[in-house]
Amino acid sequence: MQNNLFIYNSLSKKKELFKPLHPPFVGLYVCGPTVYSSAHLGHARGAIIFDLLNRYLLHLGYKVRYVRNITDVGHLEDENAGEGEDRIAKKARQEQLEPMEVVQKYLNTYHKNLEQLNTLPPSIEPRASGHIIEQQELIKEILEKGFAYVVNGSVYFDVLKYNEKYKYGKLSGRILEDLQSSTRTLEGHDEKRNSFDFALWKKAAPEHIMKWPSPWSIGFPGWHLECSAMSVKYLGDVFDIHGGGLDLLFPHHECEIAQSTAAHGKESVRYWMHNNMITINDQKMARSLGNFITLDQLFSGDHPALKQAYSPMTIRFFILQAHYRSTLDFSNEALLAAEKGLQKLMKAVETLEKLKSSSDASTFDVANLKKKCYEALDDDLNSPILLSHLFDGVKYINSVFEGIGKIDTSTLDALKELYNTFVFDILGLKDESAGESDEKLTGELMKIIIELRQNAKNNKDFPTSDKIRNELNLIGITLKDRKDGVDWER
RNA sequence: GGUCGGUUAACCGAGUGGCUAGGUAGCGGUCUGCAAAACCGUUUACGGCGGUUCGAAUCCGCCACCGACCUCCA
Repeated sequence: MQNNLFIYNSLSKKKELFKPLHPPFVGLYVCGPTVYSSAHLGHARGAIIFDLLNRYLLHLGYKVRYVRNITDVGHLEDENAGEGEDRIAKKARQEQLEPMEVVQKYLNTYHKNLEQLNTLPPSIEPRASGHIIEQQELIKEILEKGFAYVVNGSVYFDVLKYNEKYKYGKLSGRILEDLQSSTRTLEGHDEKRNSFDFALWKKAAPEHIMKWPSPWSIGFPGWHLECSAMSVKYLGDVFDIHGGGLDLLFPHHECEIAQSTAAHGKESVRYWMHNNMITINDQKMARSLGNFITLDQLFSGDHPALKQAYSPMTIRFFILQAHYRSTLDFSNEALLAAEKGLQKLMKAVETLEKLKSSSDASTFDVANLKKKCYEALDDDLNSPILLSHLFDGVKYINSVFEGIGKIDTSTLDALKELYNTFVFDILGLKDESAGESDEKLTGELMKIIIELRQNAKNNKDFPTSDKIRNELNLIGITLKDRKDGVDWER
């Protein structure tokens, strides 16, 4: 199996040709959310970007095992200090729910939102709480290799010791001395030997809700541990791609590298990919900053910052219009522009189905367009360039429809295949035009109304024909007079 | 303070050492009874100052501003 896909590897900071370890199989691991509140626009970006990658790899013929974890335990509010409450436990207390109820509640909306956004589900969606044994086994391995120490029933990773044998900070470019001086100094008695050491296992306080027995104490695993344990379990000691948000690069992914390397003596991940953040007013959208807009709010328009509702496909298109390694700024104007752009694209795809080929030679080079589309994706998933090429084709499709351009049969077939492949299969866009059961009836009714309006027009009764058009407009139906008949849409 | 990244026209957003990115909005035209859609044409750019070069928005240096990470965050 051959491909020409170059992806930017955060580890080497270069675009590298993607060569899977065991073709045709590809192992893809992506960090999923901690499920203690609703998913927002930022979560959508990560999900959509790695969905694009997954879809493209599938299109290229790979058998992708796509693993995306769910963090449902062990994620503390103050990870560095190893203190503070577990996020999920806190929410559980606030909402008077079982921790697993909190998890289920937000996991359900996460799944619903991602389905609305037309992302393909991962092959495996492991949860941290379901892999306590695996995490404990990993801790044991790290302890045996001498890269961790036990204090009062908690286990910490010994970064200094690790750094002697392997280099710590490869991914983030961080240097230990810098960390030592810049990491916040902790008051009182810290169990850690160094401030940059991190917890592998934490002894639970008596009031702590989520806890498990272990050789060291009744407690719970550290946050970074789950990804190391679960990725290796499902994808093997060494696997192809690890993805996640740029904000996870340090410390989360750096710690993951340290854990896996310490345990297995080699690095697990061959390509690290990081998507950039969504910004709002030039600031990162984040739960902790309180400036986020949830996906449900976007879809319903129910948020003070929103001028209207935006459909899931509008959101998807908006995200695909920017390169995944750039920040993307949220605004109503940008979203509105995306909505219009998407409409234009989807309408052209519909138009394509109505096109009639002629015996004249085509005035457009589809093979060249196809080549450019692949080149765009191969260049580190450059979806904005891909879209710009697809819009070149849109212009041509419309010009043929208007009788300006010419198209022959083979070109028409090639163009249909190209748009089906790239728009639906790879970019994962879909037609959102509503309702099926009522659709037929509406179509029949519209036929009658259009005929009545035509009669009025024939009789030069324009007040009547205008009234029909305007009133239809009010209920969201737009009429369009074309050369050979009347189109309508809502 | 340390590390990294960004600054592109009205807005969003690609990209490249010399050739129109694209979408949205605007303007002029075709079409239309009018409008919408579509098509054709078109106006605003590459933060500032130097340098390298025949040529730089694109490479280098300095400066300014903005952001991310260094707690948790997709």
